[in-house]
Amino acid sequence: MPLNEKFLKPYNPQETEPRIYKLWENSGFFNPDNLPKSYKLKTKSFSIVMPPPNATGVLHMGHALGLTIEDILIRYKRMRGFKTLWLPGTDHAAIATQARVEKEIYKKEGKTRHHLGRQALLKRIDAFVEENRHTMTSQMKTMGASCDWSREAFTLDEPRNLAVRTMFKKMYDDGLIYRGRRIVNWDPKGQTTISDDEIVYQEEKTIFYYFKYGPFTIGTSRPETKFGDKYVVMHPDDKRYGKYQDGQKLELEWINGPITATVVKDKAVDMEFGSGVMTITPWHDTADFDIAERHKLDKEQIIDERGKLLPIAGEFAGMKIADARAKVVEKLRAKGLVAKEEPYTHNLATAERTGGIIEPQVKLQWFVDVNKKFKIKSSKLKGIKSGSETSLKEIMRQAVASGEIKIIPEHFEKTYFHWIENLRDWCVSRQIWYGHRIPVWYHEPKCVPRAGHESDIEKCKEIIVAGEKPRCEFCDAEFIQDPDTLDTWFSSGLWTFSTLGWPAFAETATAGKPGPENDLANYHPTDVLETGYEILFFWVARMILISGYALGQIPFHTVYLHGTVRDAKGRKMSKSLGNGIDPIDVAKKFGADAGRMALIIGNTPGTDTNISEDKIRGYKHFGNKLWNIARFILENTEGVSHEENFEKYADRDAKLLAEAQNLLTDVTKDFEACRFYLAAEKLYHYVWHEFADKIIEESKTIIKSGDEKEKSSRRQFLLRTLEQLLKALHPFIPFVTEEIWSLWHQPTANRQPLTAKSNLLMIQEWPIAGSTE
RNA sequence: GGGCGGUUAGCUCAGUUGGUAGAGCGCGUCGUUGACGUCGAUGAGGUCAGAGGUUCGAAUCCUCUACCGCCCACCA
Repeated sequence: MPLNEKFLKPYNPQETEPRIYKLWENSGFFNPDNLPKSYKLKTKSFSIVMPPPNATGVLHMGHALGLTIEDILIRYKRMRGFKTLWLPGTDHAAIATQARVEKEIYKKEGKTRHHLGRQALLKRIDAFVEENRHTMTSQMKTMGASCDWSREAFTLDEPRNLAVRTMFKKMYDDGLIYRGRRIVNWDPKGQTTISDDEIVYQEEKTIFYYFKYGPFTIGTSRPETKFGDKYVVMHPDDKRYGKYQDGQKLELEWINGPITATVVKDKAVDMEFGSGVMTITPWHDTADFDIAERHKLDKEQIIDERGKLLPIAGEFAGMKIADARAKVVEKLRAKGLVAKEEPYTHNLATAERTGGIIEPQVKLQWFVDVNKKFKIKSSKLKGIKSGSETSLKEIMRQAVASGEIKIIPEHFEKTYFHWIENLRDWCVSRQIWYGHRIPVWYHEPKCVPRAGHESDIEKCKEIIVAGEKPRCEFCDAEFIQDPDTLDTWFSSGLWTFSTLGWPAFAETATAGKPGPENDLANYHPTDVLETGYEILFFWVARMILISGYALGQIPFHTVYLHGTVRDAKGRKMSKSLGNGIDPIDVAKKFGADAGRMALIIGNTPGTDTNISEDKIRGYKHFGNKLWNIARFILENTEGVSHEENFEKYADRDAKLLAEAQNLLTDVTKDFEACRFYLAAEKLYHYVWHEFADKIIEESKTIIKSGDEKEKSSRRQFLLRTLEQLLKALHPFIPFVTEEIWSLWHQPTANRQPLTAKSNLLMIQEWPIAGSTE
């Protein structure tokens, strides 16, 4: 059999891709500890920790793009001889997942989480997540992801939980985590607090009311919150109200009868807006809360956690706020207190996950203090010395400002700094059940010391931060764990090192030694973090914060931000539009290689990209083109062995060879600069329009009628260039290149393997040597 | 309100440090039984949003304008 008969048919990705993936997986080479001795291993490592996709469903095109970029980097670096680790994982995505399962249970069984109870709900969620994780893992394999499955992690598994508990305690002990009564974003629908970043604003057309409030006219868009308003605030410089003194008391008629109001002067009031006078509702408004804090004013809760009015509302108590608004206005109107109404448009805060309308509430929550100065024990961060005084905000700023972390594309650095400047303390507690439970225990009931310990009451701790349930030394009371869980981004913030053996091996990890227990020394800081620009703040910044604080290290050197994948017309892919493309369907229809190529070409970092089936089809054709190029070359070089050090090239071939080397050098530079879109396009263009259209065309004549020297020179050129192109294309289209490689190097009657060390293409040496990194 | 992008061929987009505009798809014409019809050859098509400036030279740098998009923000 002269040529493998597979070449007689068009390339078949559906048959090939799963088979090739198994070949790779069975080789063990995804695990850097298993790379063969023949492999010219550098001592330097290269590592990426995969951004864990949410375990809420299936992978979409955005994941496919991320995975492709990461796999390109990993395969490239592996071929360059780095000890290359790509560590995969999934995210428990606390709120999103719990909301999803709760919704499903409610739909099917009409039960809420309160019917089920904590343990039962968690069991249901675990089952749901387990199934999704399995699906997602197999999808990643379909896409060709060459990650080390032996190190797979989950943000909520035992090692990650240990990391989270340890970190929480460390930050608490350092005074960087505190419990405080602060105004938070309360989602009445999800019954939880959410972070600022989880809010989406929706434009709402409403009415802006002016009410008579004693001698003043106050403006508000929320009459239903005004029951407890007993402070009237104006700017200290506002001449219109100069005759009123700060602290002055006034008797006036209000919603439910006469009240005593107090004048407060504060610069937060905008003299230009409304009447320049407002009353405040500190319990339910951030700005009002701040004013109340500054002047040490009373704060009263008006609305409960379910969005209903409390007894302070008098006759309106128990009413939903949405219903109360009109009623309150009606009553004020009847009392002759409505001065004016005008149409008004503002932004309504809603919860991203549940769609609930945010009602700010004052609550006891756990916060990470981003401004507090502390002494960092050991720091390798540029510009922050061990033992120096710094703050979490400063760590975040400095890591990027010093150039130690580079963000691609660069202009996102500006966005990053802008965000840090406006950053406030990070509320990390969530009132949901799914997630890392806050490792805090409360002494309840209060300590009643056993006989003989009465004098120890002073030493008894009411709050203990610990992983395990503590015991009181002096009495028999139980400690009760805080019912809340942690913001999912807290555990995500530890991801680059909780996956590499922190804290279990933090002290013992040794660089240069193989094995997961040494990963922290071998692979941290990681090299590249590849993710979507939309989670720059949520996640990237938090990783920099936590890694900088706990390890005194940056979590990664380079941040590569990809854009959103949209449909052919530039619309977001969504279920309601029905315009989504499923990466698994793509693999089935066109092959994963085609999908990868289509996602990469024309896609610059930080910019959204449009994709259509037409585009993907085009790259399926490319795979087939390459297949046929290989077929032609192998058919026409039967019995010819590829001499790696062939020197007797004809002039024409020497020139072509130099051109090919230039291209490969150029492409290598693009790889180093993360310009994958350019590298792929250049290779595509060369393969199709130079190598195939021109070089192979003219080779037909040479092979048919050239002299012996010309023929052998051309044959060597073709073999050599094919080999190099397969290598250079492998990171982009790993399946078809590997398949061609394996067919080529299968020993047959007429063909010997390329070299004795022939093995999988994925661990061959990159065609361009030398130090370009 | 603040910040950040974008505006290049019919469509979707590249254009890395300034050196007389590129790709894919689509379109026109022609061709080809053995690498490939998932093909080949060839062609049409752009005052690079507009104005001004810097420069020997600008799609690329600077300023302004217009339109589009995204992010952030406690104007009650």
